[in-house]
Amino acid sequence: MAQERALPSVVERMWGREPVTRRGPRPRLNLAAITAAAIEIADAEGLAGVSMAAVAARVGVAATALYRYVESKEDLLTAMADAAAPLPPEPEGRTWREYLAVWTRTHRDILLDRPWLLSVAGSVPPMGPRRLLWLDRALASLDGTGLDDGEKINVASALTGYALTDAALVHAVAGGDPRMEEAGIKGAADYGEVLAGVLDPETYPALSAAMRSGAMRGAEGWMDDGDFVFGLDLLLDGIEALIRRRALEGHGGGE
Amino acid sequence: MAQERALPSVVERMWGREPVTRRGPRPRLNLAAITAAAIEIADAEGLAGVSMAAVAARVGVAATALYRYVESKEDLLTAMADAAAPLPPEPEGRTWREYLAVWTRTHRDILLDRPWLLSVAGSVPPMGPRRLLWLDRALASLDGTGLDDGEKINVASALTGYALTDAALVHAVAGGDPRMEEAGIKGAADYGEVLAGVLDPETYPALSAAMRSGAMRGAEGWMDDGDFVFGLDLLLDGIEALIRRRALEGHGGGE
DNA sequence: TTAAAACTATGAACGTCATACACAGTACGC
DNA sequence: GCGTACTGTGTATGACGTTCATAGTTTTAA
Repeated sequence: MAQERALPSVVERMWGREPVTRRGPRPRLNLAAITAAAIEIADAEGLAGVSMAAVAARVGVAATALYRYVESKEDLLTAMADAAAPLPPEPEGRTWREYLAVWTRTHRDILLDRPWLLSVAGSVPPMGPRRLLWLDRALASLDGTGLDDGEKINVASALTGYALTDAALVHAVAGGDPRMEEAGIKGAADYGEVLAGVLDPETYPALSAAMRSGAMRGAEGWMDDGDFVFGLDLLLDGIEALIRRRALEGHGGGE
Repeated sequence: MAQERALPSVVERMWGREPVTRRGPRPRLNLAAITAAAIEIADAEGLAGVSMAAVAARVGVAATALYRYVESKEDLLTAMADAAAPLPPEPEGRTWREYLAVWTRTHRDILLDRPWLLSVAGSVPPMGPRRLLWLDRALASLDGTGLDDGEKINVASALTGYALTDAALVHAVAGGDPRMEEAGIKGAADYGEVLAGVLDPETYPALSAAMRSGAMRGAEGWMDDGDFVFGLDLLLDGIEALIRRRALEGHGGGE
C-alpha cells in the first residue's frame, strides 16, 4: 500500500513547496508574503487585528483571494508561528549549558516581544523550517553528553516549555490583561497586595502567609530577570545531574 | 488617598462576592451556574461550542442576559479556567518531592482531560479560589525546606508551566489537530517519519539524525508517560539540589 | 396602600468576521 | 487560435459578540 502520509498542505507551503502550476495566470502572492503581512499586523495591533480582510488589504487583494494559499485562518496562524521565529543563536564554542541558557532566554525574549505568539505557539507541534532549526541547534548542543536522541528531545521540550510559560506569566502579570489595569493592578506588587486582602488564612495558610510577608514586593519582586534565571537553573541543574549519571553508567550503547 | 486597587469584577464574583442588591427582581442566575453550563459545553464540544448564545440557552435565558453577570466573553473564560480546577491532592504525609510529583501529574492530567483549558489557562494570572488553592498546597509542601517564599512561588510556577506545556505537546501530537489526521499523521511515530523525509541533513544535522534513528518510533516512543516523568524528574532534581544548597548555606534568615 | 426607584431579562438590531460559490479574466499547451 | 486550468473578485450567508431601549418585577419610602 502506498504511504498515505504527507504534510498538511500549509506545512508543505511553509517549506517553500508551493504547488507547481503550468496553466493560468501567475499567482500574485505566495504564503511567505501573506504570512509576513499578517505578522506585521499582529505586531502592531495584536492578534485581534489579524482578520482575513485586514491581511488581504495589506497585500493588496480581496479577502477571499487568500484562500488560494491557505485553507483556513488556522493555517495562516500556523504559518505565522513558524515565520515569526528568527534564527537560533550560534553555538560559538559554548558548552551545552551555556548554549542552552542563551537558547532558552532568547526564546523567551522573542515571546515577550511578540505576545501574540503566546496564543499560537502552544497549539501545534513544530513542523516548520524555523522552529525545527531551533530544535536542531538544541539537540546539536547536547552532542557528546551521552544522552540518547529521545532524551535530547525531551530536554529541548522542557526548555521550550519553560520559555513559553515564563513569558506567559510575565506578560499576564505585567499588563497583559486590560482588566487588571482597570482594577488598578499594575504589576506583581499590586497583585500580591490585592491577593493578601482576599485570602482567608485558614483555607490558604501558606499562600496568604507568603503574600503578607511581601514575597511579591520590592526590588527583588516577582517576575524580574532573577526569577527567570532561577527556574532556568532548576532545569539546567536537573539536566546536568542526568548527564553526570549517564556518564557514570558507562558509555556503551546499553539499553 | 484611598486605595484604588480592587479585583476585576469577574474575579470578585468568582470569590462568591456577588453584588448585594436590595431593589428589583431576584437574579435568576449567578456566575457559578453560568460557568458550570459553559464548562459542560466545553467538555462536550470544545471551546468552539462555547458561544454566549449556547451558554445562555443551556441555563435558560436569552443570550444578552449573561451580560448582567459578566462584562464580556473573556470574563466568562476566566471564570471557567478557575472553576474547572478540582481540589488539589491531599498531602497525606508525603515528602515535598512525592507531593509535588503527584501535584504536577494531577495538574497535567486535568489539562489532558479538558484540552480547552490549554487555550485559556496561560492567558491570565491565577486569581480565583480554586487555582490559588493549588498554589497554596504547593507552597505548603515546601515548608521546612529552607526556601524563602519567593523561591517557593518560583518552584510552583515552574511546575505549573511544565504541566501545561507537557499537556499541550501530548495533545498536539496525539490528535489535537484535525489537519494532522487528514494528512495521515496519527501519532508521534508518523510525525517523526514525515519529518525525516523533509529535513535536509545539511541544515538540520542533529535533528534529521535523530529522526532517522527512530527516536520517535516504537514502544519507547515520544510522549508516553515515561517522557513526562523524565522531564518532571529534571525539575525535581534541580529543586532538590537547590534545597540542599540552602541547607548547607546555614539556616539563618540571611540573604 | 400607593408611588417611585432600582434592578432584571428580553428582543431587535448592528457590525464584524470567516468562508462558500459562481464568475470573469489570464496564461499556457496543443 | 482554441480549450483548459488556474487566479483574483464580488456577492452572499450564517454565526457571533455586544449595545440599547423597553417591559416587567420587586423593594423602599411615603
